[in-house]
Amino acid sequence: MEEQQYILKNCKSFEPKHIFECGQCFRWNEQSDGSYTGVFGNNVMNVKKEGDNIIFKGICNGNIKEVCEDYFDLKTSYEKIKEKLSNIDEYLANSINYGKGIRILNQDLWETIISFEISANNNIPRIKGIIDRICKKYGNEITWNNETYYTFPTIQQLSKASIEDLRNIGLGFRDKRIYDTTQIFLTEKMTLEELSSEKDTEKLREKLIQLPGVGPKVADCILLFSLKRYEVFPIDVWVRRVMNELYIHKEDEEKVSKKELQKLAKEKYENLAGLAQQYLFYWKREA
DNA sequence: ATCCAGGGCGGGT
DNA sequence: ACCCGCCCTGGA
Repeated sequence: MEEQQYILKNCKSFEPKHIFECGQCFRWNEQSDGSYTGVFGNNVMNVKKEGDNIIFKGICNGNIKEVCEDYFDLKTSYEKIKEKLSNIDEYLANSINYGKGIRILNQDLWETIISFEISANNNIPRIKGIIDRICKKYGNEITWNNETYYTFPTIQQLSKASIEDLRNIGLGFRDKRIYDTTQIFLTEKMTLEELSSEKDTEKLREKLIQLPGVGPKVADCILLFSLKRYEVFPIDVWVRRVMNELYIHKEDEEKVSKKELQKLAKEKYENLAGLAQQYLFYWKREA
């Protein structure tokens, strides 16, 4: 395939570092020039910011502009979102200023389900390593600029992995969860189509939680990062920490219940809680 | 060495 | 409904 290029001009809410390091994705890596290279779908792409321009370069199946508009959520006005959230309180305004270039990617559902099952009680470097090895072993090879990249395996491709294979890749106790989830989709006990066509967010969450390895937190990540539910508020240790510091002030943050946090997030951030979570998370982790 | 990292699960009250 | 211990692994 031919390399394509697309230049996005004057985009105020687009910082590669913010987008790729706010915790939503695992397959983008920083290059020596500060740009990021990653694989999504059957595309390999490099994203570089030069001044106010964003330069997308890579091999796409389809028109690169359309591919980028979809994946990078370019039709959504983050200016409006940020303005609305910034007015809620000073803390949020500060965190938004810190991560002003964040955008929520439109990620593949299957990849997101598996990736966040892997994230359970795990750290980011190890999650990335595991996913890399899975792609290398079960995905398709793509060559670009004399480098080899691998797509995320399809359901059929990943179904070739036994529990033992997965254990050897380093999945640990998550091996059976990934295997069982793959079998569920392979045998169509559940389908990606029925998930992406479900309109009711609560019903959707219930369906996701039926999957082995998907609990409340992982379900919320899938809802936010792939199914475009901006109102859900995934609570991990960092979010619990930052919410306690800003609003609750308990000595022991462990004692802050998830229920309490969900209620607070809904009251304060309403239908943009997921976006608020991203700005707060990124700020707390990086600053 | 012990602990922890972007939780989930199963078995208790 | 909450609560708790356990679960692989590897880096600090």
